[in-house]
Amino acid sequence: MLTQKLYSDSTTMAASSNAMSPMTPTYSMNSMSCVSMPSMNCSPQAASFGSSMLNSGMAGSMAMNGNGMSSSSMGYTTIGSPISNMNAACMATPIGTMNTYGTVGTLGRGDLGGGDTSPNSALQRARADKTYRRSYTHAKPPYSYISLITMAIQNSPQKMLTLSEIYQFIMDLFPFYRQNQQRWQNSIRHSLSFNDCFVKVPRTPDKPGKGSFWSLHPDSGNMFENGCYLRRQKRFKDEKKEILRQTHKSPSHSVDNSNSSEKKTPLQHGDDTHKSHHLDKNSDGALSSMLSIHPSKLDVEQMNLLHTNDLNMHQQHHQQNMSHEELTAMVNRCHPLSISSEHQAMLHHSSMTHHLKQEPSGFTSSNHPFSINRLLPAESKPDIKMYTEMHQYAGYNTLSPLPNSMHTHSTIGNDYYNSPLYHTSTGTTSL
DNA sequence: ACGTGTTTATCGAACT
DNA sequence: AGTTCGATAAACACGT
Repeated sequence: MLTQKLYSDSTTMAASSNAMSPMTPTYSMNSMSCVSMPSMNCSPQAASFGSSMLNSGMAGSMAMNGNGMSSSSMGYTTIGSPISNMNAACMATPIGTMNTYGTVGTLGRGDLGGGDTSPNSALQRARADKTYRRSYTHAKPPYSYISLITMAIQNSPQKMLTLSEIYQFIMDLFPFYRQNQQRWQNSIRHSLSFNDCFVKVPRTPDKPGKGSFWSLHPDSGNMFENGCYLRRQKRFKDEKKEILRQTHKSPSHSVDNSNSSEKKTPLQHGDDTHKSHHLDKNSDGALSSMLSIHPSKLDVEQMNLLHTNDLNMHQQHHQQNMSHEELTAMVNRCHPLSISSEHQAMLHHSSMTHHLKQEPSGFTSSNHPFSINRLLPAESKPDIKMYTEMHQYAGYNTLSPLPNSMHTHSTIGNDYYNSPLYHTSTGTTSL
């Protein structure tokens, strides 16, 4: 409760200082509010700044690794305990963030992750300080949950993570999400289930545990085409799943009726907003031609096995009792980041012509101010390029080329809060 | 019991 | 104004 208040304070301050449009007067800073920010903040300055911060973050993460504090049990490396997270922040901060950005060092992760949730501790200390610059460490990052999940999965070596690993990635990267976990984790679960771009990968018998792995749908392409991880330009929709949903929803109706302009009951409307509108009007015609058999003839299992490479692979896996490594290798081969150039070109073309609007400012995935590449290690960073090469043998092209032991999200997360990215998103660049 | 996964519903903001 | 997307809440089922 009290920590919640603390967050409310900081987010409200961020909003007011930014002189932005009215904020929702609630606990959270709606990411939608942030989405509008790039247009006002996408400056080349921020871009170059972000890069330098990234490099410094790398130094911190390497130091962390030297201490052997990384976890090897997860799909990506995590620092683990809040204590070590704090250590990571302390190690990274002196290296990279010497305080152009005010009080991040004093009001940063330690206050968050360390469990000092006293309502007055951090805030009072800060307010007592005349030189206090509002801490926006608690503000909600301007990334949607879909973005965050995508970041996590793409940044994992095997391109798939368990739910808890996704949680951990997000908490490591953004201290904001160490609070009110029930709320946003519910949203994460909802996003995973609701969005077709996320594919559930069953556990293998040799890897028992709770929950499945989550991967990205191989056909989802690059949802964040321009590298901006704020809001997708078009929701990815697995058409076969959609057909299935429509079929089950109204078996007596053909698929073509899904976009009919019939009046809906209020109950239907609620459903409609999240179901039928997912149907891409441009692809309606394609839907009927995609299947040579009537959708109603397909049962759930058949559809699930049919409609993605991932799931086909899973079936193979179960039939042939493949090893987990073999399975993940297959997933990687079908992953958007590792699919053939022809397929990528096709996806790209499809995205540009049917799904995604053109990015007006011409940002690429590497230079967009809200690109994850500014938060996470990127291939273009010279000092980590060798790791890319080292790992090419593995047959996958990870978003972050670092080996497991090199990932240190705490430092990366620190990067975010210290980078102009964060401050542009919260309107603090001029502070 | 708890974590995970699915589904429905509602709301606000951005977009067309 | 209508549509689309994302956030949030909540109920429920299932597996560990």
